[in-house]
Amino acid sequence: MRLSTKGRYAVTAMLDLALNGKNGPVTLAEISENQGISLSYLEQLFAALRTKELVRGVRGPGGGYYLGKSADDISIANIICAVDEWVEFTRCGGRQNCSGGARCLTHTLWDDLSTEIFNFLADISLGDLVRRNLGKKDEEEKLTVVASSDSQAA
Amino acid sequence: MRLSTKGRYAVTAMLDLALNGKNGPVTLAEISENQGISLSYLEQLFAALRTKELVRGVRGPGGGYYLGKSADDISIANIICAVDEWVEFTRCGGRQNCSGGARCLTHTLWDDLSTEIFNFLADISLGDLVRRNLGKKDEEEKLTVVASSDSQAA
DNA sequence: GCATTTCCTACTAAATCACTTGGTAATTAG
DNA sequence: CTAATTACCAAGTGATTTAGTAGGAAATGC
Repeated sequence: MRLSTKGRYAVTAMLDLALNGKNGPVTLAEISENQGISLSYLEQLFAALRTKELVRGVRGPGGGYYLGKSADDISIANIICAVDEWVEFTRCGGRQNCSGGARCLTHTLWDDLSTEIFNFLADISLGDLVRRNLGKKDEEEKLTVVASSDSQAA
Repeated sequence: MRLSTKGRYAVTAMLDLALNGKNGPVTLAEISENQGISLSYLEQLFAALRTKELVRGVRGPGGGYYLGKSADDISIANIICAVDEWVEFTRCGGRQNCSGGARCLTHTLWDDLSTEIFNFLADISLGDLVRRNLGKKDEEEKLTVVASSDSQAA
């Protein structure tokens, strides 16, 4: 598992999209403005998110980005993996002379931990985060959550 | 929270130390050999670990490193924070014009998530990891023994 | 005294980060 | 159709981080 600032930018941008994309697409320019991330960096991140089908782009005036699926079906792990290109940590998955030695033992331990971290993040969806915050901000605004708005009828 | 390869190296090295340091100190040369990490890089990592008192160095022949405290009192979060120098993610902790806007909302969400990840890693100790693996190893050995006796019987 | 080992500083090639620049392709408003 | 808007794409860049070298100095055991 790799959790860098790049992953944080991606999660932040996806949160922005989940919050503001209820009625109509959100432009990268808006996200750039809202979150203080450069437009071109967002483009790079969204290129990765697009290939993993976590977002869907619409060109032309009035265009922008939609979530690729329901916010409940997008986990934090999905987002981070999309932009951080999950690398294999230990190249000794039981093979080679590494098995049995001290290195492989610690590698196994690390792999187990890494899997746990991944599972933890895979269990948290964008929808979860948004709803959790809505609970806190309940009385200020009633921002209805995305899940209903996958009626992106063209 | 920041989980980089640097943090992984540190956790791996600390695991090695926890596993092999039961009777006497472990030299960085040994860890370097076991884990395939360069000696000088280990020195840098252990300099950080030392200032956080997660390890204790003993100079001279027969010297090396001990854990700074019990393996049960060292969390994964402790280790990662020691080498990765936990940076503040969002500079708008309720202050400035950021509060209320879309940026601050997503920042709050991210901060909550970040705290959760930290708590998750703070709940896992070196001792936990080691015991977990020892449990597995015992089972494997038992299975191996059973298997071989089976094959003998057959 | 000598070998060992931690401890310390400076340096470096390679990678990554976050961004800039300069486009092209699709779509809509007029 | 034209012009504006937006996603899409590629090359390059300074700053930082990564992982490692190199060359020591200080403490300690024999």
